[in-house]
This record gives sequence, structure tokens and C-alpha cells, in this order.
Amino acid sequence: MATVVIVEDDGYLREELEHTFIREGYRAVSISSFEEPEKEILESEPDLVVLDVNLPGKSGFELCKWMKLRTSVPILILTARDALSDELYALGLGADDFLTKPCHPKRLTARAERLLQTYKKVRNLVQAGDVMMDADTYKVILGNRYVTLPETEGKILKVLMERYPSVVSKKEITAALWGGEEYVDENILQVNMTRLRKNLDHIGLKSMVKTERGKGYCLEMIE
Amino acid sequence: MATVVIVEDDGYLREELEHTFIREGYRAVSISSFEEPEKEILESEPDLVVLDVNLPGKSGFELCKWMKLRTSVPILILTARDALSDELYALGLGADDFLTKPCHPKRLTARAERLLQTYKKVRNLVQAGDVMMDADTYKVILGNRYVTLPETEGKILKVLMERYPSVVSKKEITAALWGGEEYVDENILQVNMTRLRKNLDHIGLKSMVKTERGKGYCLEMIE
DNA sequence: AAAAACCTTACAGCAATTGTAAGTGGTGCG
DNA sequence: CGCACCACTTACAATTGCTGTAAGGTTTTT
Repeated sequence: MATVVIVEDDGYLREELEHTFIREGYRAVSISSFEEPEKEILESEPDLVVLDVNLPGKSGFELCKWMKLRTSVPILILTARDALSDELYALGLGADDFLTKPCHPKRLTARAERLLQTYKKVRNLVQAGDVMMDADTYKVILGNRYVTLPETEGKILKVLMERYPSVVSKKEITAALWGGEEYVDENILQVNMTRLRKNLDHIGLKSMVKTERGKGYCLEMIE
Repeated sequence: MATVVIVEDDGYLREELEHTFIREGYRAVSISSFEEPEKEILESEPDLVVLDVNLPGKSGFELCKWMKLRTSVPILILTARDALSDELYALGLGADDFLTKPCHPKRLTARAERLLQTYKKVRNLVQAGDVMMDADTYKVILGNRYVTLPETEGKILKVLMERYPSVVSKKEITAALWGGEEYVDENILQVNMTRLRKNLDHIGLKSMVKTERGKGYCLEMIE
């Protein structure tokens, strides 16, 4: 059962949306507070996010931008204002669909279903900036080029991508890869870093992995 | 540069669509005859297909259905009739977006661009029925399960998927895999068929590869 | 200049993949 | 029936690629 997360501050409309999706067999979760919407959305593990534009605090556009930078969850924007400029802006931010209220429930759920279908194909994709990686096969994609990394290097990159753009300590990476149990030579991480960088170089991403001396590693998108 | 294939019989509108896309930096190709539209569309190697519903011969809906069965090219349906039922039907067939004429050029290109962006993530996907495969990594996906095949088996499956639902002779498969140059023991194909079947069994697709005695192999979708 | 942090290269064990070989199973025709 | 033909399966060995260890080099900081 797919989970649809609804971000809408108007209580009446929120309930209506919830019912619409539940009636069609989805699990519908609404955001209750708008203080840390990003956190709440992620914790609900959405397969799809339905986003209102006018929200208290952060606007829907900002949320959309934030989500698209780090996740590969499809986003459907719903708004009362029927303005082409809003639609163009939303699509430019990476929104997957844009509908205006009032919207026929059937249209909404059909569009939602379409997005879910499409994104089934890209599930398990980790994203950071323009770079994407299939977390199953460790195929890293940038534009129209790609490399398939070996498992160890892929896992390292996955950790870095999930935390992007933060710095991740060597200790954390080591723990994520080999489990913090016993002592593991720190060198092995460095060796794999070299290998990872060499492989990323094949698609022009050599300098994407950056060292923060004394702190750890992080990713940096170069333009 | 992305290629947009336009399927529209009205000459005036066709030109307008072409110009709209060319102005935005795409390569726009129009279908000239409607006798074998499928063939013409595929030969143009589209990154996106813009499809009118009312066409001489096959309807846009039929074309959409056909395309979605065998390819993973995004399809945008454009129609003059503003009917919710048409939209629901189109989306149900697998269409990726649905717009009504007249449509603002900016809206059209923004929607098109979004589809291209989304499908960048699923490029090089081969499809046959419900089964999909990443042709780079040989990751085979069915619903929410997957297996990653070794190269040789992946190549065999790719040939079979591309020809689905036709039968492909052993000779053709062998030629595609090892090049028709020298003589290759036919046994090697059979060995890999066994291996392929065993691996497909892991996601419940054991009986998907069918033997046509004396003719070759083909795929069969079981329900 | 010395210490600390990080990078690189070489090597060997291990696992996965691939083709060869040899034999088994099943189908259809005389 | 039984033989011929086609298809399937299992076992084995060569090869390749991945992984961690070791050892030494480079850069940065104090």
C-alpha cells in the first residue's frame, strides 16, 4: 500500500484530501505541525507528497525545492491560484505535477497513481544535487554518463549522498560499512576513497568527494 | 539535445508545435505518414512523444498503449476535447501527462522538460509487459522485487525483451551475444538459459522464458 | 623539522562469472 | 517400441574483478 503524505494547513481541505486517497486504497498521512515539516514528511516515509503552496512558515515551493535536493520522492503541487507563472516555477523546482483547486478527486488520484507508477521504476535511487545512484546496483548517473561502482565504494558514496551536503566523519562511514564492532584499520577506508575517486573520475566527478581535514568527508557539487 | 517526436495530423498545429519545441532548443521531428506510425516513431529515436488523440488510422490512445508496452519513452497526450474521462483513460494507459488544446507554449515545454528530467533517471530501461530491466546493470525489476543478472544472462534477456512477444531463434541470440563470426558451441547458450531461468526464479519469473521446440525462445507473461 | 592526517600503489586471497565437457531427460516419428 | 534429435542440467577449471593488508609517500599543521 502506497503512502501519500498531505501537506495542507486548511483543516477542511486536508480531511477531504485524506478521504479521497483513503477511498482509493492509499495510506494517507497528514502533517500536523508546520514547524519542522521536512522532518515530519521524511518520518512518514512517503511514496508521494501532495503539497499546498500557501503554508504557515515555509512555502510549498521551498519545501519542494528542499525535498527534490535530497530525495527522489514524487511531489504533486496543489494550489488555489490558477497562475501559469506558479506552474512554471513549480515545475522548474522539480515538482512532478501541478494541479489547481478545486480539483476533481478522480483527476487527483489518477495523476497521483501515474506518478507512483513512474517512480516505481526509479525506487531505491539516492540523490544529491545532479548526481543519482541506484542503491541496489551502485550505478552512479550524471547527465548521460554513468559508472557502476563495486559494492564497498558504492556504500561509501551512498552514506555521503544521504548526508549531503554535510560532512560525515571517518568513524561514521567506517561504522556504516563494517559495523562499529571490532577495530578496523582506518586505512581501508582511505584505500577505498582513492578507488572511489578514481571511478568517479570516469564520469568527470573526480573532485566531488572532498576531504575535510580532521573532520571527515563530504560531497561538493561543482558547476 | 533531446528529440521530441510530434504526432499530429493537422498541418498548421504541427508546425506550431515544431516551432515551439525548436525555439526551446529541442530537436523536433514530426511523423509524416500515419500508415505505420509505430515504426516511424521508433526510427526517430524519441526522448519524448507528443501525441494527438484524433488521428487518421490508429488513435492516439492505441499508439500510447502500444508504445508503453514495449518502450520506456515518456508520452504527453494533447487533445482538443476537454473531458475528464479522456484524461483518466489516457493516464490509465500509461500516458505521462495530458494537456488540452489550446495550450500555452510555455506550459507545454515546461511539462515536456519535466518528463525528460524524470525519464533521465530511467534511461536505458528495456521493458516487456510488467517486467523491466536496466540494460546497463542487468537489474531486472518486477513489482517490488528484483535480481541483478550477470552480463551474459542479461544480454540474452535483453534480446528476448526487445523482441517480445516474438520467438527469437538460437542462432540470432548466439549471434547477438558472441557475434556470428566463428562457430560457437550451441551448448553454451543452453547452459546460460538454465542459469537465466534459475536467476529469474528468484523473483518468481521462472516460467517466463519459454522454449519453442525447433524454433528458439520467447518470453511469456504469466498472470 | 617533526608529527599528524591523509593518499597511493602493490600484492595476495577470495568470490563470481564464464565457457567446456559430459551426461541426462523428453518428444516425435518410423 | 526404440532411435534420433533437441533441449536441459551438473560439474569443473580458467579467468576476472573485488577486497583487505601492508608499506611507503605526500600534504598540512604546529
